[in-house]
Amino acid sequence: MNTLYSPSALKAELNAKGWRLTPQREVILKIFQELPQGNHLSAEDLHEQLVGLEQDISLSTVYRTLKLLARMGILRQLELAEGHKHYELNQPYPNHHHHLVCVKCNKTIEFKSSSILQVGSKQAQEYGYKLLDCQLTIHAICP
Amino acid sequence: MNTLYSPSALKAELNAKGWRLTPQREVILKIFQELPQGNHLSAEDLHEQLVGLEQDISLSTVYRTLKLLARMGILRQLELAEGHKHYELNQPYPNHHHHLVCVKCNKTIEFKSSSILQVGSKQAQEYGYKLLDCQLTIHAICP
DNA sequence: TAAGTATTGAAAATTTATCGCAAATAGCCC
DNA sequence: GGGCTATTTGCGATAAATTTTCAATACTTA
Ligand SMILES: [Mn+2]
Ligand SMILES: [Mn+2]
Ligand SMILES: [Zn+2]
Ligand SMILES: [Zn+2]
Repeated sequence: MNTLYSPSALKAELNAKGWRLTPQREVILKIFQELPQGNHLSAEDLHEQLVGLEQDISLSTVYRTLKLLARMGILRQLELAEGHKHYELNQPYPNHHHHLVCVKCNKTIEFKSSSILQVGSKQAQEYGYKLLDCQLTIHAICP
Repeated sequence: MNTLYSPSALKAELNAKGWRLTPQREVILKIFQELPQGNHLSAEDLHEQLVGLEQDISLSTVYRTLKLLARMGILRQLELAEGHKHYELNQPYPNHHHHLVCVKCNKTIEFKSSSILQVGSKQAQEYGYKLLDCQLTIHAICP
């Protein structure tokens, strides 16, 4: 569980940009923080999970919040399956990781690699880009 | 220019799976083979290019063909921009490469890295997955 | 060349995500 | 706490990308 962002830390970061902490945003972040490592949620997944918790948050707000948190660097947007995005906490080193995905059944395995992180920062630096995230996605077929 | 798949090689590979070589499929592959290195086409891009060449191929067929060629491993599907996919030839080593993408303006730089290819094949092997493609995508902001 | 099946084009449908707007509410000052 | 104001929400409408349906067409193979 990632405890980087307590509700008050989230509030501070939001308010610094003129945005507001709402119960919806707090609950959504909490769900990602309590999500077992290796799980990834789509907007629909998240919305269903909220309905299950009797948290009534509209699908529009789910989409808006996912986009906001990803742009703030709190969540990471992943392309693990066809047709929709998945999200997870954007964890810094040493929890930063990559994904091995089966293109047939979408089964996904996470793995860490400091050398990839090195390649990523070296390339960004070489072209003067400011690094935000680097993801190695391995498309493969599971046994 | 990639000459791995001549029309007859494409035909052989299609027929082996009970599929057929059509003029549409042949033309679409040719466009990718003649595309300058570093260019990436969306379905709409490709369709416009076909109209320019007075090749009358429906948008449905463009989508169907892109999906088919990608599943055959002939094309590579890339997530370089929000909202739509891009495609390029899936070139083996030593032309295999990765992408540094500006999330603000979508400017994309290609780079090669044999160490990433090594990480990719090692991970796939470790879990018994059959490797299809591995792509490092670096999200960053250009200067 | 004829039979049989895969493929195509065109339009409709589906899926994913965004938008407009009125009502609700967080942050702020008193 | 009570009001002020800009932000956020929920809802329905809308947009954009991709897929599907189906009748007509065209590959393959024998
Ligand atoms: Mn993950
Ligand atoms: Mn490329
Ligand atoms: Zn699988
Ligand atoms: Zn840029």
